[in-house]
Amino acid sequence: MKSTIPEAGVPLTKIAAQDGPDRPEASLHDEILLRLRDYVVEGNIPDGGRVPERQLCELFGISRTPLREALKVLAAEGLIDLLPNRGARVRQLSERDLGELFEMMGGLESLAGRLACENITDGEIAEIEQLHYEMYGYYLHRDMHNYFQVNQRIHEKIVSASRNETLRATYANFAGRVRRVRYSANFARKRQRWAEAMREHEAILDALRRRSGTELSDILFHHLRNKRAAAIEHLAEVGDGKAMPTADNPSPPIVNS
Amino acid sequence: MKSTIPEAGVPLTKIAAQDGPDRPEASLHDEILLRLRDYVVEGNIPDGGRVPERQLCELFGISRTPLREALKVLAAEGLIDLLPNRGARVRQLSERDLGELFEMMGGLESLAGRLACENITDGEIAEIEQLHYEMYGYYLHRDMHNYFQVNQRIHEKIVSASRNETLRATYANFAGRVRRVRYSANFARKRQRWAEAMREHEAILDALRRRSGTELSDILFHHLRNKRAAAIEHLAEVGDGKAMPTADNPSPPIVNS
DNA sequence: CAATCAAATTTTGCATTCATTTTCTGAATG
DNA sequence: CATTCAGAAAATGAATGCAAAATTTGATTG
Repeated sequence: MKSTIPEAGVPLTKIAAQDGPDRPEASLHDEILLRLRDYVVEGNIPDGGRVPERQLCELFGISRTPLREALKVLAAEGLIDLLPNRGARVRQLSERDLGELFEMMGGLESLAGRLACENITDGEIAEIEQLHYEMYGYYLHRDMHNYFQVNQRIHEKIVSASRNETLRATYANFAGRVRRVRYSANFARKRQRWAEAMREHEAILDALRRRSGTELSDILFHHLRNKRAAAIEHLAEVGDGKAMPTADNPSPPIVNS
Repeated sequence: MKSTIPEAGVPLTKIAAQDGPDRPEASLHDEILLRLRDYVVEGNIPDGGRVPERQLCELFGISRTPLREALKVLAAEGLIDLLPNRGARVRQLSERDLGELFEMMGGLESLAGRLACENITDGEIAEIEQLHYEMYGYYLHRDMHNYFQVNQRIHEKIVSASRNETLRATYANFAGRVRRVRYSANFARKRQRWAEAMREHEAILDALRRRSGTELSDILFHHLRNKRAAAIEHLAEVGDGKAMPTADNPSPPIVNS
């Protein structure tokens, strides 16, 4: 589909456009959009914190115009809030927001699973099996980090197997929004939930092998619902006594979207 | 040369400055975003046609800055394409794009149906029943226009009943992207498909009454898949004489029958 | 007469400027 | 001592300016 759709993982090299190597000239706006999105997603600004327009301009070595364009886009994506005449703030996800986002992810994965069963090749299934066993190994070794990585890749592979670029891009968008929370939730993952997730993944693989779309759709949905429960539970635990260092105003902004 | 006095052109009355202490007031950017989106969705620019930055500035009575910001957002939404140094063009949906979009809508409605069954009130079900019978009336009278309107409202109500704002917004986004095509497909709707759709809606209502999430999810998915097939089929028919890059291809006349 | 190419014009992308609005500062007030 | 309020400083939102790129135009050439 199109290149302007949210996408992550792109080389971000130069700062000020020197005469540099003849790189396929991405517009400054696109470049800034990618870098700014990463900057926010990676947590360089605290939850609800102000996005320092001026500083970022200096950091990126650009003027305010392209930066502000990027801000508008990020706001449309739901990553930040734009308060009229009051600048941009990193969107603070309420428990409810988080629940909604996980529901969305569940719905999208559910859809992806259904479509994947119709389109996936034997080779792709084999790849996923491979990843599955790899993940199982990490599970046995209690290697949370690698488990999480492989887990992500499995889900991405299923989404890709749906052969629907729009779906893939949309999924990536939502995944980006919850990435930070998922990371932190991941570290606190309870042993029990972990085992449960592992069993769910067995069922996923099984349904995929049999190419049972309806079944896979259902499993994935509930799988995400469980992830959601775990993440929210974690957020509640962590978020309880914790006030963000520089987040001065905890009052939830009124947002659309 | 450029004498776009702010006062010239359109009044730009601010949107509903609701009461309240400091209600976020619609900035010029937001206003322009809404108007430009409508402008594009309503078909004022032909498919694949250039978005005349300068003219739109005059039309809206603003400078290029807020307009360009809006263009970036619309590009992120997938409504237009931004070609580097070559301006914006209205995105031309390929058959494949359209298929993907309908699949997405199907997935989203499927999700909405599942969630709606968990959250919908008896009152809301009654409202949908009301709409359903209203729609049935239009069906019997072959009133395509009103049928379509009520149909949309039913689907929107189900989505709203999911109690997931993120989902609702996302659904609205995708619905916007295919709106033009759906309208035209709608007019060519075959009698047979129409009857089929009506039966599907009966099933939808039935599942909703019994609050059978899994079932409703499934029905909605296939319902959308059928809509998709109809739309694509229509596009193929119409799209054959596809070379019509004429200046203005306004939205098809909507005729009450 | 068609094809090609160079200058003129327009358009695009980004920086800069300007008018408001908000926020910060601090002193006066009760 | 807390509150409020005027003024200063900084930010935001939008317009304008400017260089580079693309498109158009017109002339030239084979």
